[in-house]
Amino acid sequence: MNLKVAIVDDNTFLIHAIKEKLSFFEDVSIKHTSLNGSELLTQLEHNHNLDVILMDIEMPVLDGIETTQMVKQKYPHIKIVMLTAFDNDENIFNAIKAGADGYLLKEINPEDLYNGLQETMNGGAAMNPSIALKTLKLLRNPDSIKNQSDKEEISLSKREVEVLEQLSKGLSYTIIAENLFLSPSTVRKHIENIYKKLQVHSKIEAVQKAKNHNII
Amino acid sequence: MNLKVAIVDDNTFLIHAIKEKLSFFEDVSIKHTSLNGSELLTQLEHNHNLDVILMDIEMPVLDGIETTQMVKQKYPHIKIVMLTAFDNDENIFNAIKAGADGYLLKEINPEDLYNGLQETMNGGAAMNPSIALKTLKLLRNPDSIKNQSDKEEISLSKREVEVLEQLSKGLSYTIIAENLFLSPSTVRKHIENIYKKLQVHSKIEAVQKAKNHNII
DNA sequence: TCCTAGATAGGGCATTTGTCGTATCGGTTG
DNA sequence: CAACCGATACGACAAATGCCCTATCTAGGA
Repeated sequence: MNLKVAIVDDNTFLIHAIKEKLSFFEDVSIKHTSLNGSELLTQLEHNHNLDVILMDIEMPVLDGIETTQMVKQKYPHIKIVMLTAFDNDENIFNAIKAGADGYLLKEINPEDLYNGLQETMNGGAAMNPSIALKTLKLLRNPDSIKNQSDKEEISLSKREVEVLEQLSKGLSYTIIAENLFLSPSTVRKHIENIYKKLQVHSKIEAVQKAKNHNII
Repeated sequence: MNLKVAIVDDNTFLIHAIKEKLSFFEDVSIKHTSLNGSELLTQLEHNHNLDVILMDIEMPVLDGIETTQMVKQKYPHIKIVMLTAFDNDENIFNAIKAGADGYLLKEINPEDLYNGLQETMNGGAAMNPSIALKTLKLLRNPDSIKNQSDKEEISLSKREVEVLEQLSKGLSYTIIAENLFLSPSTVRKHIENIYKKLQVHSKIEAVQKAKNHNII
């Protein structure tokens, strides 16, 4: 099995170091490297035949957290392992929330990096022990996690929230209309407006976004 | 450095197996073993000069979760690593809540077990990758913790989980097909099968149910 | 008072989805 | 070996969805 890997890091020297570490392993091939998130996204549009992306966090233009979120949204099949110098709680938690499949530190040795990639492909999560401990602490104490996701204010009307609530249960337009004593046309219109406000294009996306913003 | 270890397991045969695994390493010494929690607590009253306790979960009299809680309360300096056969979400989460410093599976090989102990002593958390992934999912979706009321076993194939993951992002059949290098027909068929297994009839319901069961 | 936002309602249309079929191939297991 | 499951793939069709248009009525803010 050949592991198709991409590396994203704004430091060319570090990209080189990672390449070197992985060069020991024949079944790993570096498909491409990028200096920031938007460069990666462009490359993915051409070719998303990838297994794992090794992603730095601190990067100009589009940082590793946002990039992870966007890549996971469009290409959920690609595993993303954060590979960064810093391991503060905020970064770790945001990376996990963004959908990261693992979190390693740059000081890692070649074998552990390789094992991490393998474990990730086998449906596990690559994590070094100190990171693992931090995730345990986060789980023990969920209050320490503050949601910063609502940076843009989203204001739905009362009626729209009601409709969204019904949407989230998986009900169809006609059923929602019955429940709220409305015409199906009205429900459709409400949903159109909701989509515009949330900037989404489907039920699932709307519900997901609404949940992230604590609207429902 | 000599690692002082205790083993708690109601199965004497398994205690022996763990001892055997650790016998390869000279700097590990098994200080004592117990068949259940209360036996351990009695022993700790006589001697709590211990580094790590390897703790089973399923035990009579006083199970591993409760015991962990009590030991951590009285002797917070002693590290506790769960060593159990089962890795269901409930056990993992409860063990973490109780204060466990790690969570390993009994099938582990000697080296990994030894490394786990070392990492734990170095201020990390011992965890195998599949457990690590489960903790990540729990962090992403804390609601799935409370919602373990209906514990009917749902077994989706690896491929089905992949498809479900893509579904959860709001992607259409055709996009999913592109991402996974499949024909749209195949994606449809997978989704049909997923719906049957989950007993649902729409994307949203499927995603909701999968999240509640910590599948995605 | 005028204007805007929200709630209501309808029509139309291309696309997607959910649900039926059927079928082949490879591996596992009894 | 047979039976079964999972992964693959195609066709058909009704229903649902997403998105565009227009329109009326009401309440509240500029």
